[in-house]
Amino acid sequence: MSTAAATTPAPTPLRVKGCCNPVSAPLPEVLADELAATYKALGDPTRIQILHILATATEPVCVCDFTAAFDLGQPTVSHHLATLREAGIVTSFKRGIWAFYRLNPAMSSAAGAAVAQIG
Amino acid sequence: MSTAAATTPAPTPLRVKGCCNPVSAPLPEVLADELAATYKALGDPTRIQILHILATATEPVCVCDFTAAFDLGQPTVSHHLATLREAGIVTSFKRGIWAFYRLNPAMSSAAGAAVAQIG
DNA sequence: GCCTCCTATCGATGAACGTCGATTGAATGA
DNA sequence: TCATTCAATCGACGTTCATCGATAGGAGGC
Repeated sequence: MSTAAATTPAPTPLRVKGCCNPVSAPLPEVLADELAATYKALGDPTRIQILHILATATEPVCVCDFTAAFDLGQPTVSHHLATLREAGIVTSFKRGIWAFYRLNPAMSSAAGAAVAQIG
Repeated sequence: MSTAAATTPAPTPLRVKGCCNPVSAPLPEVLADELAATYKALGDPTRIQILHILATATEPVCVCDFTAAFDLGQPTVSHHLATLREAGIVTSFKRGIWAFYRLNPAMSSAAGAAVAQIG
């Protein structure tokens, strides 16, 4: 770098460009990550179907109902449910032998808006 | 039991299970795929930031503004913009040397609800 | 106590994704 | 015409994801 530019402050030396404009402040990184994580959890057709079932159900839904509804192995369904649970979109509890899932009433507003579209 | 039950034709012979209930009809596969594709396109922090910029901008935004805003290479930014464009969430046009992006006014309602959360 | 049933977890595999450097294509200005 | 600039595409690489089979953990029923 020849230190040359050192002397000249160069008011707007470059800037040949005629289009660049300032842009709004970015979202806080944590917020962008949270939104992206929420939408990533929604970015699978099977999980969309799971949420459709939950959004139209009046009671918690047993895992066995999901495994019966999809042409997928039981571990795969369990994995999708875990993904939604870790994203805070659904919650689960056990009753006897069975595990039940329902929509998380405390899900984020972004997730809520998405579920409203799905249901 | 007194075998008395023997005479009874076993009201629910099989179905040892006590939880499985019918489940709502699935979403049409095409619809589930479309929703999943939309949310998958939204499932990346950089693309969330891109949409935040577009949602808060009053005019179309030049690609050079995006490349300046992110600590990513130009091909990577171009790739993210292409992903959003192929998902129907943004549209682009060229003016002279520059390419501009804006929100697609015809985006799906699911995408619109998501952008409303981001903006 | 043992056996059965249901669900979660583990390990593996193939596909898809995010990122980069290099290149190409298009439009401008000298 | 030629050099310059901007953006899209290509090829490659490492990571993440969806799926499966096998296994483990837990709760009831006999």
